Amino acid sequence: MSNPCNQCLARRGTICSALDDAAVAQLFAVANVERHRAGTWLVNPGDRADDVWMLRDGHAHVSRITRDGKRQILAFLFPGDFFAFTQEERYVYGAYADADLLLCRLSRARFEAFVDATPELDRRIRAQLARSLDSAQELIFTLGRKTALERVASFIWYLQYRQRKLGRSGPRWAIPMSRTDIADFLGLTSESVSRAITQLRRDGLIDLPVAGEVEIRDMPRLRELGVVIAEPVARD
Amino acid sequence: MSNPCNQCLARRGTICSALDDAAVAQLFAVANVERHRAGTWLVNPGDRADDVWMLRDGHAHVSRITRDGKRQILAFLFPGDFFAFTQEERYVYGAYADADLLLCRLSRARFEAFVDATPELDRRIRAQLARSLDSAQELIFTLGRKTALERVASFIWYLQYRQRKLGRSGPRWAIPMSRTDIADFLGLTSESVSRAITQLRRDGLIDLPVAGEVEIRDMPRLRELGVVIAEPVARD
DNA sequence: ATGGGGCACTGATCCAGATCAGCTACCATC
DNA sequence: GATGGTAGCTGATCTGGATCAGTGCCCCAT
Repeated sequence: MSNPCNQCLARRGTICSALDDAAVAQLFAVANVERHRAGTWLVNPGDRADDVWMLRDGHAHVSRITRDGKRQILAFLFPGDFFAFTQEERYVYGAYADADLLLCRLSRARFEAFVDATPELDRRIRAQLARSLDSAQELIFTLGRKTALERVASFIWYLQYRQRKLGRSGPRWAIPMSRTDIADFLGLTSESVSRAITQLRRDGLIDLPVAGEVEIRDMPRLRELGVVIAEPVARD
Repeated sequence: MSNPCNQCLARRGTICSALDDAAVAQLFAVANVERHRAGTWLVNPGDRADDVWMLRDGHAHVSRITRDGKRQILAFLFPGDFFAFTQEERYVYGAYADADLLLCRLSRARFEAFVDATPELDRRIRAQLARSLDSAQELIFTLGRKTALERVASFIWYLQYRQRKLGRSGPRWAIPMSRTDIADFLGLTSESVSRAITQLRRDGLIDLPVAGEVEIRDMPRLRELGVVIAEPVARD
C-alpha cells in the first residue's frame, strides 16, 4: 500500500486510531476485505447502492461529473472513513482510488444487522455521518460565498488543522493531491488555484520550500483570510 | 401555526408522515416541546452544541454568514426534519424561523440514551442523516459546477420532485421562499435568480400564472437543463 | 383613497475567474 | 544524456454573474 497514515487527511475529527478500536476490529472480521489499484473506480454512478464501505489504507475521493465533463469532488477519503451511505437506490456519484487501496465492503443488510447488534459501533457510525455532514456544510459555505483566494487559504488552513489534529506539530508538510484535484474540490480551475497559491506566497502567508510541500508562515493572517465567518457572540 | 404541511418542502425522502410513527411519537413524549415566532433565531453560531432538535410544524433554514454580511443557506428545514447533529463543540451555523414554529428539543445525552434504547428510531436517525448528506452533496455539485440558469432550473425541478414525493400531482404550486432566500441557497444574487426565472419563462419551460406560484410547462427540457450529470452506464 | 415600504424585475456597467495559449521544470524511459 | 510527457505556473483575453441604479406593483396602515 503506497500511502501510509502519514499522508492522512481524514475528515475533521476522523482519526486513524479509530482502527484500533475493538468494535471496529469486529466489523473488519465480518466484512469482505478488498484491494483496488490506484486509478480505478470503486463505485460508479448508476450502480445499485447495495453496499457500505470503509477505507482501511490509501486515499480516494468521491466525485460527480457533468455531461460536458466538468468534475466536482464531493469529499476526499482517508483511512478510517466510511462512505456510500446514500439513501438513493443507486449511487449518483463515483468513488475513485487515488492510491492503491485496502477496504472493507459490507452489504447494506448485513451492515444494518451488525450495527443494530453493536451499540458502540452504532454511536460511532452516527458520529461519522454527522462529521461528514459538518464537512459537507463547510464545503457548501466555501463554494457558495468565498472568493478564489479565500477558498485556497481555507483549504490550506484545513490541511494544517488536520495535521495538528493528527498530532503532527510541524508547520510544513506534503500536499497529497494535485492542483486539478484541489480545483475540482474548490469549484475553481487549476489555473486559479495556481494563481492563488502564488499570491499567498508573494504576500508571505505561506511558502513552498520544495515542490509538493507547504509551510505556513503567517498563521493568523491565513486564518483571517480563509475562515471568513462572522465572529459569533459566544453565548452559552 | 402559519404553515401547515401543504407547503412542505422537506428534504428528498423526508416525508411528513414520519410524524405518525410510534417511535417518533415516543420521542415527542420525552422531548421539550417549544414554540418560536417567525423571524427569530433558534440557534446562534457560537452557541454550545448541546441539543438536538426536530421540527414539527412551520419552516426554517440553516445558514452561515460571513464577516462582510454574505449569507449562505445550507438547508431548508420542514416538518419531520431533525437538525443540529454537529460533532463540533459549538454550532458554526445559525437556524432561523421562517414561520412560527413548533419543535422538539432534546439534550444530546438524553437523545443518545433514548436512541440507543430504541433500535427502530435509531435506524430512522441514521437514514435521516444519510439523506441530509445526500442533499448536501447535491448542493455541493450545484454550487461547484452549474451555471446560474442550471441552478435555478434544478431548484425548480427539485421543488417539483418534492411535490410529487409528497403525493401532490399538480404541475403548479406555491414557492415557499423569497428570491433572496433562493439566491442565498444557490450561491447567487436575487437579481440573477430573477433573470434566470424570466429566461425560463421566455423559453417556455415554466410559467408564473400568479405571483408566488410556478407551473412547469416543459418537464423534459427543465430536467435536461437542471440535472446536468453524465448519464451513467447502469451496471448492476 | 392615499402614502409608504418591501419585493420582484430589468437595464447598464464592472470585474473575478474562466478560457486560451504558451513556457518551464521535472520526471521516466530508452 | 537525449526525448517525450505531464504538472505547475503565468500572461492575455473573454464572459457570466455581481453590482449599482432604477421602475412598477402589491399590500398594509393611516
